[in-house]
Amino acid sequence: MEYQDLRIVENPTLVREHALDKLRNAISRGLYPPGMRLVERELCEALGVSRTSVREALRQLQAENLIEVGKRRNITVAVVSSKDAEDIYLMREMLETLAVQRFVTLADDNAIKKLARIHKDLRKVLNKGDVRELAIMAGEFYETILNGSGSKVIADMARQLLTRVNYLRMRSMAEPHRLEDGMHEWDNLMEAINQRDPEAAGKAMAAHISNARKAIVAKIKQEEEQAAAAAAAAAAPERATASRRSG
Amino acid sequence: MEYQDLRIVENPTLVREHALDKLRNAISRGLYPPGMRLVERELCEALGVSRTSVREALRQLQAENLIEVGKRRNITVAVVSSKDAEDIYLMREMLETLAVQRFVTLADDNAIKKLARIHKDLRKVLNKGDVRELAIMAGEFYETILNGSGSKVIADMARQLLTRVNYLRMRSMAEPHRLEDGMHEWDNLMEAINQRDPEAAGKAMAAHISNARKAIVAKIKQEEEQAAAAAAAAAAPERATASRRSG
DNA sequence: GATTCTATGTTTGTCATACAAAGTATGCCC
DNA sequence: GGGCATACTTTGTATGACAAACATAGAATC
Repeated sequence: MEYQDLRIVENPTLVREHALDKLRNAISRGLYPPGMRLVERELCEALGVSRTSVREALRQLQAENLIEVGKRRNITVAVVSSKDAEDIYLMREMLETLAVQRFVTLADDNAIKKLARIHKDLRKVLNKGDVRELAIMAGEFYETILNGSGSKVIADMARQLLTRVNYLRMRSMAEPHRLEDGMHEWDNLMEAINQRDPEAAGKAMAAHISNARKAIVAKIKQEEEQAAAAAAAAAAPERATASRRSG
Repeated sequence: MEYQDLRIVENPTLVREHALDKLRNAISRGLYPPGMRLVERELCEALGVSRTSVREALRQLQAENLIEVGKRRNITVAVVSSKDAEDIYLMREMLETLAVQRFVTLADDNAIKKLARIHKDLRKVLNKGDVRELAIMAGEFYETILNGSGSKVIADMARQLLTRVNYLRMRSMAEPHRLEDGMHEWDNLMEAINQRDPEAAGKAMAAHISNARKAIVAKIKQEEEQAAAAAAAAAAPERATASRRSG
C-alpha cells in the first residue's frame, strides 16, 4: 500500500529533491501547519542535510506558493485564506474537469483499471475511517487522472493547485457529512469514466470539486471569524484595563 | 516610458531575486533561446554573483518551468512544443477571461484609465514597428488586468503561463498579419472594458487569446516540421554514404 | 519602578572553497 | 584508425565565514 510519494522518481538520489519532498509532505500533513515559522538551521537538523540543500528546496517551495517570505525575510508556511481557497478551487474545477475529459477520451484500459482499483480502495478506507490515508488515496485518484490527461502542462498546474490545498483537504474530510458526500461524488465520476462518457465525467468532476469548495470555504470562513473574535477578545481586556486606569 | 520590469519591487536588494529577474528576462527576450544549455559558472560570470545565488535562482526558474534539467543534470532553456503551447494558451484563455471579467467588475477608474493609456501607447508603438517594445507593452497590458482582477491566485497562475510563452509571443508578433489582428482584438477588448461590460470583455479576451494561440501553434508546428526535415536531411547523407560504401 | 541604552545572540543573505561523482574531451599507444 | 587511460568540466553537496537586520536580555539612568 505505497500510495505515498511515488511522485518524483526521476532523480532518486538528489538530496535537495529529497528535502523538498519531505518538506512538502510535512506541510501537507500539517506537521508544519499554516503560519508556522520555518528556521533554516532547524530544518537542516531535522532533515540532516546542509543549508545549501535546504535553501534550494525552500526556493522551490516558495515558487510553489507553499511558503511565504515575510517582510523581514522570515519564512512561514503559507496561510490559505478563504478567498484564496475559493479561487484555487475554481481553478481546480476548470483544470480537472478538462483533465478528466481528456482522460476519458485518451485513457487505455490499464489506466482506467488502475483508477477503478483506487476507487475501490477509497471505499474500503472510507469504511475504516482513516482520514489521513483517505486523503492520500484521494490524491492518488486525482494524480492518476492527471497523469492520463495527456497534458503535462495541465497536469503540472493542477498538481500545484492540489498541493496548495492538501492540508485543507485533509482537514475537511474530518467534517461530518463531507466524506459520504465525497464518496458519492466519486462514485458518479467513476461510473461516467467507466462508461467512457467525457461529458458526464466532466460534469461529475466539476460537481465534486464545486462541492468540496463549498465545504472547505465555509470551514475556513468559520475559522477566520473565530480567529477574529479571539483577537477581539484579546484586545478587549486591554481596553478594560485602560479604562480602569483612566477611570 | 518605464514599462519594463516593475513586476517584483518588493525586495529591491536581494541578489538572488535580481539574478532571477535577469535570467527570466534573458529567456523571454531570446538572449538565451529555447534549448540553449546554461552553465552555472558562465551565469555566475555573466551576472557577477556567486554560485549560491545563481543556483537558488535556477531552482525557482525550474519550478516555473522556464528551464529543464536533463537526465545528466545539465540545464537547458525550456523548449515549448506546439502541444505545450496549445495547452498553455487554452489555460490562458480560461484564466485571463476570468481575470478580465473580474477586472471589469471590480476595477476603479484609475485602473481603467491606466489600461486605456497602455492601450493607446500600444497603438503608437505598433505604428512605430518596434516588436520588442510592443511585446513588453502588451505584457504590461495583461499585467494591469491581472493586477486588477482581485485574485492573487489567478493572477499568479496566469503570469506564470504568460512568462512561459513570452519568447513565443515576441516572435509571433513578427508575423505579417498578426499585429494588425491583435491590435484589432485589443481595440474590441478595450471597448468592452470601457463600457464596463464583463460579458463582452470576457468574450473579447477569449477571442484574442484563441487567435493568438492559433497563430503561434501554427508557427511552432511549421518550425517543428522544418526541424524534422533538417534532421532527416542530416541523416540522409549518412545513408547515402553507407549505401555507397556497401554498393 | 519604568525607561532607555547597550551588549549579545539569532537568523538570513551572500560569498568562497572544497571535494566527490559523473560525464566529456584529449591524446597516446598499438 | 580503434581502444583505452588521463585530464578537464560540470554539477551536487557540505562547510565555514561574515555582514546586516532583528530580537533579547541586562545594565545604567532618571
